[in-house]
Amino acid sequence: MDLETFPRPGVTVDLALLTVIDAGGPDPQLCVLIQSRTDPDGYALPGGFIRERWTVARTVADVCDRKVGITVDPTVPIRLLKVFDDPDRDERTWAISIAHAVFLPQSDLAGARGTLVPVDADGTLPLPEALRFDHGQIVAAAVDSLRERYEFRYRDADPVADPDFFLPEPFTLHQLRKVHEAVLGEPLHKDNFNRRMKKVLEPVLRDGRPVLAENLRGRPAALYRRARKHGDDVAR
Amino acid sequence: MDLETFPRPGVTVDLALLTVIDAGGPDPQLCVLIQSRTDPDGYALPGGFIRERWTVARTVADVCDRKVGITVDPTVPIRLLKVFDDPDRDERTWAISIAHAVFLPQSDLAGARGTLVPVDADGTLPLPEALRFDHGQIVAAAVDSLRERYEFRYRDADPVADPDFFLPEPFTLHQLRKVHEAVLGEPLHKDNFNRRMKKVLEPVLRDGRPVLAENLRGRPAALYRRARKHGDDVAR
DNA sequence: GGAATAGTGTCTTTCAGACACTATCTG
DNA sequence: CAGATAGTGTCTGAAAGACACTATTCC
Repeated sequence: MDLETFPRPGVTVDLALLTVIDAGGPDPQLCVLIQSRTDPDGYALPGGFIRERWTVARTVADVCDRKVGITVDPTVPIRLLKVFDDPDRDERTWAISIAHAVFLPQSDLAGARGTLVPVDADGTLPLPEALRFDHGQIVAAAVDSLRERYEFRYRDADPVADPDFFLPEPFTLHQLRKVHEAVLGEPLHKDNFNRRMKKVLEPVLRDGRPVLAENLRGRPAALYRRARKHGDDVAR
Repeated sequence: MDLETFPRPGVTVDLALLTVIDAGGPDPQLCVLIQSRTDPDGYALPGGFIRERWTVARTVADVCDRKVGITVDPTVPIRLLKVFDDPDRDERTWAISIAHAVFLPQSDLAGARGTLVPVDADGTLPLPEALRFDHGQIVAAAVDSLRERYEFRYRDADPVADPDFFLPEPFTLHQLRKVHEAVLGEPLHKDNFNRRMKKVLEPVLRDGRPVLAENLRGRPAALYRRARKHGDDVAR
C-alpha cells in the first residue's frame, strides 16, 4: 500500500472554550469564547491545523497560546465532541475538523482574545449572527457534554460538586448551586441539592468550628470544600 | 496561509462493530468483530484510510463493504469514540486514527469476514493476544458507549427497549432482559425491569387478544413490540 | 422589629427492590 | 402430578421533593 501518495486531508482542531463567569457572584453565567474573523467575515471558534507529528493536545495548547493568548494547564481534560467531515465545508481545501471542548475557570481565561458570549438555556447562542462553518453545532455539543457532568441526580452515584472547578474553594452551598444552575440552564431544588452535595463536601473548619461566609444579607452560610476521597489526588 | 503545503496526516477510520449474538436465545452474548492481519501479525479492528474528499460515513461503508464484506444500512448511526494521535503509533507514516463504533444486529453481520469475539463484563476481550495498536481501548470505549444506551434506570426518563435493534420483534420481556443483561454485563432485576419496560412496549394483539410465545417450558409469555410514540418514525 | 438568607426536621410521593402467590404451559 | 416459567399484587426502604419552622445576620 503506497501510504504516502494518497491525498490527505488538512486536519484542524476547533475549540469550544466554556467557562462560567461570575461564579460565586449573584448571577453566574455559562459562556463560550468566540472570536471575530475576517477571511470570511463573522464569528468563529478558535482553531488551527495540526502541525506535522503534533498531537491533538499539543495543538490545543498551541491554539490557546497563539490564537487565544492564554496558557492552559496541561492536566485540564480535552473532550472530543464531533468530527466535521463535509468535504466542501472549507471552500479553500479538503479539511476535516475535530471539535473539542475545554472547560476552564474564568480566571484561566483572563486576557483571552475574543468574546465570552452567554449560552442560552437550550444550548444556542443569543447572537444575531450565527457562527461560521458548523461551529454552532459544536457549541451545542460542548454544552451537552458539560451538562452531563453537572447533573447531580444520577442513581447509585455520588454527585460531583462543580467537577470542572468553575468555582474556587471555599464556597457556600448557595454559590455551588448557582453554578450548577448556570451550567444546566434550569433551577434546581435547594433542599435536595444541598442534601446530596453535602455528602461529597466537607465544611471548612477553624479551631474545630465551621467557618462562615460574609454575606450581604441574611444568616451567614457555612463554607465548604470538595471532600478528599481517599485515593483521590489533590490536584485534578 | 499556504494551506496546501503543510504536511498532512494520514487519517484512518477504525471500526468497532458490536453485536449481540444469539439474541432471543438462551444465552445472548455481546461480541466485537476482529480480524486477523499479517503485516504485523495479530488481530485488529477493521479500518482504512479516508479517501480523497470522502466523508467518515462513506469510509465506514467502504470499510464494511471491502474489508468486512457486509452492507450496512446507511441509517445506522456511527458513533465517534476516540481519536488516536500518537505520532509514532503507526511506524510506517504519520497517521491519526478516528475510532468509531457501529452497533448492528447479528443478521447484518451474516457472512462478515473476521471473528465475533465475546466481550468480558469489564469491557475487555478474553484473548490471549491483545489487539494491535490501541484497539483494545477502542473496544472498551465502544462497550462503554453501548452500555450507556442500554441503561434503563435513568431518572425522569423512559427507558429504551433494545435501542440498537439487536433483538427482532416481537419478543418476550424475558428475551429483552437477557439482551440488556448481555450488553450491560450484569444481571438485572426482573420485576423492576419488566415494570419499567412495559411502559415503552405494546403487546402484540390478534383478534384483540395478546399473542403468546411458544416456550420450551413453563407458561407462555406475551409478545411485545416497541411502542410507536407519536412523532416517531417506523424505521430507525 | 422586619426583611433576608441559612439551616433543620418532618411529611408525602415515587419507585427500586423483594417477595408471596397465582396462572399456564410441558413432561 | 411436579417442575418450570409468566404474571400480579403487595410490602418495604430509600430518596426526591415539598413545606413548616427555627437561627442568624443587616437594615
